[in-house]
Amino acid sequence: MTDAPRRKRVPRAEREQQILAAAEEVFAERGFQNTSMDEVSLRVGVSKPMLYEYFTSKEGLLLACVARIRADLHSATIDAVSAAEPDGPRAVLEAGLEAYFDFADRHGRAWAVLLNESVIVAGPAEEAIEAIRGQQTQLLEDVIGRWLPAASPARVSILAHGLVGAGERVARWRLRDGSGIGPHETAVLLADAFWPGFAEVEATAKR
Amino acid sequence: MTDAPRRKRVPRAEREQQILAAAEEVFAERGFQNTSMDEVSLRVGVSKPMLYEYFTSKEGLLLACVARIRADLHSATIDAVSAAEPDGPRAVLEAGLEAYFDFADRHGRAWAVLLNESVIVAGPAEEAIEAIRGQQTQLLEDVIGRWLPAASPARVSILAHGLVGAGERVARWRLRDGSGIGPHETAVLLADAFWPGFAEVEATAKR
DNA sequence: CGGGTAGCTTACTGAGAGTAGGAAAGGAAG
DNA sequence: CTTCCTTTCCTACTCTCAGTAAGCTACCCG
Repeated sequence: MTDAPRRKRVPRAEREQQILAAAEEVFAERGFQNTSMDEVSLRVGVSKPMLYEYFTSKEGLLLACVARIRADLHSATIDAVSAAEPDGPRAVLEAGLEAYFDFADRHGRAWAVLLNESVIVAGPAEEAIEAIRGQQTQLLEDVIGRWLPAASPARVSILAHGLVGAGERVARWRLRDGSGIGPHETAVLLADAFWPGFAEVEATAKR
Repeated sequence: MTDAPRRKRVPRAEREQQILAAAEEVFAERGFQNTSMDEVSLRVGVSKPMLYEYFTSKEGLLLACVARIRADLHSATIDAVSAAEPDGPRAVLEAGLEAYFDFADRHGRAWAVLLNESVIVAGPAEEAIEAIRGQQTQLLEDVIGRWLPAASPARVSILAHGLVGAGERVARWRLRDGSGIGPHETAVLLADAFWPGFAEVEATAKR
């Protein structure tokens, strides 16, 4: 076996993707804290300074991972939601939740580490992560605001943040104890819990 | 100024409390990642090996902080909930939520770091933190199970976890953008969103 | 006034984040 | 093919910080 070209140069964009993939893997396995940059670099087959060249710091690397997976989630949700739009708001709610639980299922621990438990940090990284999470909530606030034009901004915000939080915790529970309830059933059950609350808000909208 | 007795020995239990207080402070200011044990020990006025003597590791120290603040929250919630018990389930829900938001207000960033964002780690510490969080959910599952004896375990779990998650995210939102909505109003708004869902579940309990 | 122990310290080791400074692959131009 | 330049990449460090070894000392009890 000609043991292959010893060193191959790879264009930046591609290398970045390789690094992100490896990092996501290791973060998911070990958690942020217990992941060493040496291990990531080893797994990519590249030396440590490259990681710093491309991502500036360990936190930067984490952040890039979070941004990428969030973006995937975001577009998966948008697809599901807009496909359900013609069937009315209740269907939208269910579809959105189902897309979320499905995504969590497919990404397993990576989802848990990168999207929830993740960080720890204070300072800029925390801000950045909250901002990325904000996209999700923003999307929801838009949708809810469209259904319930009479509701006060505070009500809309509370519904949106509450729903996001509920989704996160329920998904987490599924990952841990996740008795055999599928994404669809889970979505229906959670929608059952929330949906009448939306209607109620609508009915009592003027306080 | 007789600059006071140079060194005073302090019994273990008391020292532990001092350390926990200082650690909570620093974790809240800087986050777990950016806190050094040296800084904590400096702030207590004791040397680093003491921290390890009493708490075994940095994670151990974090864990002890989490356990303590969780215990406070737990008893505050129980007090509020049992006081509201005679007024019926809806009052219990509101009282519980209000106690939670109130607690979050009083503890500010410490609440955020220690009870939500915190974790970070994988392995035993993650388990331990999830277990502590589990008390909260367990409490809720008990209460909900008592109201809705006909609901399936999965429904009860989803309601409990969903409610916990909703509470966490809404509290977090209040901490950040927290437009002037007080704990009580917030609790009422969130209860509005959830309560009819509980009733609905009851009505359709047999699927 | 010895001893015993609980509380305490100084002074280290080792792991891992982050960096300095340079090598060399590969393409473009002569 | 040779020279030059850019981009990719590496070896070999520094420095901070979690965690430890090896005791010292204040205080209590006889």
